[in-house]
Amino acid sequence: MLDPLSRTLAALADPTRRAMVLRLSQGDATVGELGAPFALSQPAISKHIKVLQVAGLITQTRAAQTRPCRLEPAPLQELAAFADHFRKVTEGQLDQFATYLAQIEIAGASK
Amino acid sequence: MLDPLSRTLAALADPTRRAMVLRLSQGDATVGELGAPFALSQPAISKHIKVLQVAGLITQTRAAQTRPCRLEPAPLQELAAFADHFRKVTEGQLDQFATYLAQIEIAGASK
DNA sequence: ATGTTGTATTACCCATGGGATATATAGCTG
DNA sequence: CAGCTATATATCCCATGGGTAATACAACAT
Repeated sequence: MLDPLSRTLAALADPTRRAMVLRLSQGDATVGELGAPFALSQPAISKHIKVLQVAGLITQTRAAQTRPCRLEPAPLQELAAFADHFRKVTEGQLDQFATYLAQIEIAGASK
Repeated sequence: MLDPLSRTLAALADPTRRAMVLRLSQGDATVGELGAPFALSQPAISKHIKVLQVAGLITQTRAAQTRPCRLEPAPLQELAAFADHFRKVTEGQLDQFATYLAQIEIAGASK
């Protein structure tokens, strides 16, 4: 059993599943609706949805024969926090680079 | 050949590689330094690093026998942008960028 | 020239992942 | 009830992924 962040990342590492998640970011959708855009067999769609559900990225309810899916924000927030860490770090690097550039400008300003 | 975001996500879906990337966010490190914390064979470490390099997350230079690795910010920024999209959505700010992204993902979902 | 250190490559094993087809289940509708 | 729709499960296939040990290579040191 992998840690949650690994599960989230692995689940999102597939373009089909990312497209599904993006679709769900605009509102709930049934399994059939989620699978419609893809040239995949119905079991393949169900498998992808299962992966998303096991990763905690979506939850499913029942409505008649259909199983509407809803996006769960928590794992994506964890992912955002992870990515944000690097944003801070690289912004720091950019700041250092900016400072470096500024110093060069200042040093060369007495030309 | 997989799209860049899929490669980034797949590369980061492994705890060992995430730890390496986090280590690199504090500064450059050699292959040996990156592998030291793990009870893994040396080829396993090299493989992980290769995955990170192919995903564009790191670049390597040569210094004597050693190959210092440096974190490349671009893929992580792309990842942050992806995660950020959902932050906006869960905050309730629906925008056309969602549709745009979704269409791109669906169109390119042929892995 | 030889050895030593750091890293990459090769060859192999086993588990998992994404796909397919076929079949089963659940719930509606006539 | 029978039949239809939506989805899930079973089974199988093949490719990839993570691990290993053995080996090769590259650069420095003696």
